[in-house]
Amino acid sequence: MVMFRAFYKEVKRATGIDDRFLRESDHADLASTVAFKLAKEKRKKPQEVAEELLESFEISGDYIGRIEIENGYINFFAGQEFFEDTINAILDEDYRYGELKLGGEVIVEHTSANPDGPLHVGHIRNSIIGDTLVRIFRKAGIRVNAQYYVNDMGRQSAMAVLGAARYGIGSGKPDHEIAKVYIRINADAEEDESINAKLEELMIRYERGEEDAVRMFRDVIERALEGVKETLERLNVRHDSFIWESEFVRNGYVERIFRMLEERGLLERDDVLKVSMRRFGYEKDVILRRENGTTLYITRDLAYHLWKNENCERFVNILGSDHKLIANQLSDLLRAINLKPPEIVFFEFVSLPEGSMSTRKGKFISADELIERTYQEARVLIEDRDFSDEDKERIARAVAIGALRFDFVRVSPEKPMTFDWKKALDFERQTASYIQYTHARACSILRKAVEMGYADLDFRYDLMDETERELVLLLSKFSFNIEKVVKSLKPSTFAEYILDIAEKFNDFYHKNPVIVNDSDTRMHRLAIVDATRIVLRNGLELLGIEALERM
RNA sequence: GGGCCCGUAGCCUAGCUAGGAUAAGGCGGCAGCCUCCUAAGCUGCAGAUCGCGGGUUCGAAUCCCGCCGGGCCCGCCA
Repeated sequence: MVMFRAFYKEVKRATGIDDRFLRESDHADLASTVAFKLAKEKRKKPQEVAEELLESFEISGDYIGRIEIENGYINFFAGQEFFEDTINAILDEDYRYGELKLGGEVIVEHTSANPDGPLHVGHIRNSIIGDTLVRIFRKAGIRVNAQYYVNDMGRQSAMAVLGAARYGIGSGKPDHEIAKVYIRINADAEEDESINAKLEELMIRYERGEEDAVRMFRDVIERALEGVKETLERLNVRHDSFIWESEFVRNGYVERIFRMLEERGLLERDDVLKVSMRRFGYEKDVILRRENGTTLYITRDLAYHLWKNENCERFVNILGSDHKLIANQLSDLLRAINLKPPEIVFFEFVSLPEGSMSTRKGKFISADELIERTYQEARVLIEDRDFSDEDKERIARAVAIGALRFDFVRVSPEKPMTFDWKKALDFERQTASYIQYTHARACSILRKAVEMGYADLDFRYDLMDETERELVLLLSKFSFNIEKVVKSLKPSTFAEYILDIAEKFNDFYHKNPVIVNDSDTRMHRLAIVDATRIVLRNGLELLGIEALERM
C-alpha cells in the first residue's frame, strides 16, 4: 500500500487536475490552484471557476472524504477509509512499509575521493548525500550499484606513491599515514625540481603498466582505501564496487573513446590528443592525452561513462561544485558521441571558519577526528544514565553517527556550509538525536503497555483528534516522499520529512496520554504510537541512522 | 575578464524545480513545565524591508533583467 500516493492519484483521477496545480498545503490534505489559472481564460472569479469545476468532478474510490472551495482554492481532504487503511498498512507491512516497485537500475557514484589521505568533512558531505540516495533508491524498488571511482592514475595518487617510497609509511591508520607523506613530498617538491621529474617518470611507467610501477601503486592505494573504507563503515556508508580508473586504460575503453571522437571528426592530433570545445561554448581545448603519452582524468572518465552506458540504464554522480566545468564538458562530449551523460548532484563546499580545506596543505578536519569527538560528546551526555558500559558505548556511537549524517543530509546540496564544532556537537532539537529520542520514546510507551498487559492495538477514526489526524497524514506520506527524492535527487527533503514526524509525535505525546484507563482510547492511541515507531524506524534506516529503542 | 552557485530575524536552516491563502522551524535571549508513558522533551514572549533596485503578473521569497556581497571554476591537476 502506498497511502498518500493512492489518495493523490485518486484526486487526479477524479478531477483531471494536472500535477502542476496540486500541492500539499497547511489548509488541506491536498490543494489545487487550478481555478486561478482558468479564471484568467474564462474571465471569471477564481471562486466561481472552482465552484463550477467541483460540479464536474467524478469521485470514485474511497479516500476522498470531502472537498471544499475557499478563496478560489480547491481543498481536498482524506476520509475515514484513508486513515484506517494507512494505520493498518503500516502495522501490517512493518519493515516493508514505504516500499515501492518503481523498477529499473541505477549506478550511484559517490565519495570517490583521491586515495592520498583520509576522508575529511568535505568528502563526507558527498558520501552522506550519495549513501542516502542509494538507500532511498533501494526502498523505491530500484536496483542500485553504489560505486567508488578510484582515482589511481592521477598526479595526486602518483605523488602519494612517490612520497610513500621516499619516506616510508608509518604504522598508524594507513590513510592518515599516507596523508603525512603526501603533504611532506608536496612541500619538498616546491624546493626540489627532481621530484617532479621522478613523478612524471612514475606516471609514464604506471600508464604503460610496467610491473614494478603497478605494484607500487597497488600497494599504496590499497592501503589508503583500507583506511577510507574503515571510515565509511563507521558512517554506515557502503559501496558495492570500487572501480579503478586504470582499468579503462588497460581494457581498451580509452582507445574506444579516442576512436569514437575521431569518427565524428572531433579529435585533433597535435603533440597531444585534444578536442576543441568552441562548438560547445567553451574557450579552451580539452586535452585527452599528454605529450608524454599519458591520459588525463577526463579521458578515463569518458571511458568510465562509456562503460556505464553499456552496463546500466541510469547513472547518478555526486560531485563537488569544483567539478562543474569539467563535468559539463564531460557531458557535452558524451552527447557528441551519442552516449548518455550522467545525472549529477553537485554540492557546495564545506569550509572551515578560517577558509577552505586542502589535503595537500594538511588543512582539514578528518572524518575520523569528527566522529571521535562527536562520540566523546555523546558519551558525556549518557554517562550518568543507568546503562552498562557496552550499551553506553553503542548508544553514544549511534547518536554520534546519526548527528553527523543528519547535519549533512539535512542541508540542500547547493548551500555552502561552514563547519562549526559547536553545531556538530549539539544534540538538541532539529538533530538526529531528537528523532532517535522520539523513536525511543515511542518504544518506551509500547514496552510499558506490554508490561501492564495492554498489548492490543485498535485504531478508531471516530476517536481521532486533530493532532492525531495530522500525525497519521504525515505517516501516510512516507512513500510519497521517497518518490519525490527519486525524482528530485534531493535527500534533504526526506530528512526534513522525518523531522516533521518526530515533531508532530512529540506534540501528540504531550497532549494525549496513551496509557489510560479507557480501553478504546488506549488501544487507539497505542496503534498510532506503534505506527509512528515503525515509520520513524524505517525512515532513520533510509538516513543511515540507527533507531535506538532506549537512550 | 568570463562561467556556475549561494545571500531568508543576532546565528543556522526550510520553502524557490511546477508563482497564490498568515514566510515555517531551530540555536541564542526572556518567562514557565518533571508526585504523570525517558526534560536529548514541551509551552509562552521577543525577534524578518525574504541582499539591493527594476520588470512580468490580479498576485513574486519563488520567474526575468541589472547591481552589491561571499564561494567555486577557467592547468598537458583532479
